[in-house]
Amino acid sequence: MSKGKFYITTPIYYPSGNPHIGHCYTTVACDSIARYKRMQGYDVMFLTGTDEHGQKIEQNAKAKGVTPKQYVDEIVEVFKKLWKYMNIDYDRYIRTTDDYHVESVQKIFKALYDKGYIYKGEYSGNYCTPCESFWTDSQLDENGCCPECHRSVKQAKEEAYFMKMAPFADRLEKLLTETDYLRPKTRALELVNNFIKPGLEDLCVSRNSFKWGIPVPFDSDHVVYVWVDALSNYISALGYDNETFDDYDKFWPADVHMVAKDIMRFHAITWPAILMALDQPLPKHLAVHGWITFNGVKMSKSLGNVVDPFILGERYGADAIRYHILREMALGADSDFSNEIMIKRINTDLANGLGNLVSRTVAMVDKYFGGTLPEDREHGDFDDELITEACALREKVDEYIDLTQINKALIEIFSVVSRANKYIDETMPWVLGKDETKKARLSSVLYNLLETIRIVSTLLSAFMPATMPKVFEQIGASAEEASYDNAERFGVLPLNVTVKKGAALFPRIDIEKEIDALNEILKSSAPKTEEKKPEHHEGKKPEGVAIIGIDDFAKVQLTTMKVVSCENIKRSKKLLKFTLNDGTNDRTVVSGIAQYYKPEELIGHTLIVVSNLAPAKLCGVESNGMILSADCPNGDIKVIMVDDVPAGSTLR
RNA sequence: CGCGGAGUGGAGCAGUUUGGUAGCUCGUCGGGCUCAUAACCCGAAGGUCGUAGGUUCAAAUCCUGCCUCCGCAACCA
Repeated sequence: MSKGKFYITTPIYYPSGNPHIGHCYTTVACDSIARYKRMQGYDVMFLTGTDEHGQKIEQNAKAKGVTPKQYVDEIVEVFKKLWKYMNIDYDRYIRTTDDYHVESVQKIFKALYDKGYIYKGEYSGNYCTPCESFWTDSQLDENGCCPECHRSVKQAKEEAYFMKMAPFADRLEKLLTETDYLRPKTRALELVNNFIKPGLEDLCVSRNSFKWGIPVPFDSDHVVYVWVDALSNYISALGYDNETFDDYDKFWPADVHMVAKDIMRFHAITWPAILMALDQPLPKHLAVHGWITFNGVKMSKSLGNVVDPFILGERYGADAIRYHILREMALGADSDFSNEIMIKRINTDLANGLGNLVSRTVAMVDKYFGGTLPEDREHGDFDDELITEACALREKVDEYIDLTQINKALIEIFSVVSRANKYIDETMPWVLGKDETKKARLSSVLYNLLETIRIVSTLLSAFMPATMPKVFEQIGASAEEASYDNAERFGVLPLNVTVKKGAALFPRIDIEKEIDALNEILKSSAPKTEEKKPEHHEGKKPEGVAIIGIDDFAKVQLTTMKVVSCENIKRSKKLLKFTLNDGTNDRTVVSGIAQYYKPEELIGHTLIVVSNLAPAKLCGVESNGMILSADCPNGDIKVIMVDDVPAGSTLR
């Protein structure tokens, strides 16, 4: 019997590289919630997928000498393989290259146009003529040149379609501040102050500078740009404006969209605006989580700290990884992922706590009763407290799941595990076992433990779906007995239950050995470059760097200059303003190294400057050149100083 | 003065809405137990709750200033 519907989504990931632990987190979290709701009796739709269009994919494919479709096909397989490996039980997997999605997006685009929300305008940005490409500021290489060919870019305009955002500003502000759409709500003000109050910019919804996308239905020079294409997946996958599926009326609006904080803005503002424009209901909740950092630093392959979920899963099991990331990640906050934290967590909670509880309980049933409990019972001290806590657990977990606070749900569950371990010490079954007259009491104690384990593992089966069936087998619980409905009842297992001793559920890990081993693995797999950034479309640096000729190098004029003065630029944390002298003239240069140097540290030193760089304005200050500095492997930035070279020297 | 968040025992956090003996997890130290995956249970040490004032019988909690860190925006020529 269904309690109603429940629709939950992950973002559709951008397959410009292989999936990593960040993708894993969102997907595992959604999967756990979906499983839990299914267990509760909801009719669940859990959607994930991949966002496969865009310039970046087009380029990556070109670099590999394959078509964009071939390129994404290959990576999508890796995603699907990972989801299988992590026991992700999605109901539907959408690819934005699927026909039905293309159909929906074209109809949606047309509808928005017909309603007058989309108009034709001009997009301006950095344009590289040889590559025929526009680049955002953050895509430009370190010299502010085209990331593809490393030639200079110019400001240019192209025709593009835009969607009006202003009509939705008031409703969006209310959505963010007056409803509990955004979770955690603490970020609402940030969005309202930064984007809505200053006036929403219209959204660029088409491009004609690249081809790999869904054609605008009434203007074949254009393809639909990321937002309308990607965000629409949440409804096209249900059959909105297409004939392939027919679940829209049943499942929309979504109950939860879960995303990482880097795409919060698009889900908090852009997506609701599109839905408003279409006159469709808005999703109920947007759950925003932080990034998984590694030893405090954002993950990046160039830093050699990317965590490969396949490697971790291989060593500790998919469920242990699932548990760790679900337990560590609080809604909204970043969470640090280090090998040490992970192993400690697995040892403490899973091996010492739950695994050992099951092991010692089953072992005692075996040892004292040959594996089958006698039916005699004797109630005793401590029983009621344990039973009450165990029976109250389900309701607490229910509440936290509805608030998308999985970590808190897990904390509740494991506090019952602790309670059970304590109960063993309180009741001292090994003492009871030596006294023939205490058999009934001993039987009760062990039965209470089995029942508590049954309840705990039933509730945990949404989070660790591979391991919990093993627990049920060990404690002799049938599928029916280990059901959600029975998770708030005590006394479900038969009085004469038979247990079956099995292997350790979560073997204890030797921390030091493991950390050494993992470091070895990292070392051997680190040298690969390729920056990564989860589910994001902009801001990517190209893999590798093109080989240039001597002529290209000759274009760059490097000159030594002495720092005459240096000061912070107000209203900027990163910028320093320099006055530099090349022996005859002064010039002003701005450099983004304020976090690494104090102004006075640099005065008087001689630095190397790219002296023929086109001027640019930064925070209102015109900069004429660029100071060379080194990005050190540890993340530091060091300015190159050449104090023994006279100012005004030319480098070659 | 762009906007917002946070500073609590060694680490990570809760408590702040509705002032009233400062709590949890990990770590450390001591003890207990032996059913169990050297696991489990108990106890102890350790905090002037960023800082300076203010309100109050009473402030981690309310108010004001300052310092530091983080996020967003801006931006890293």
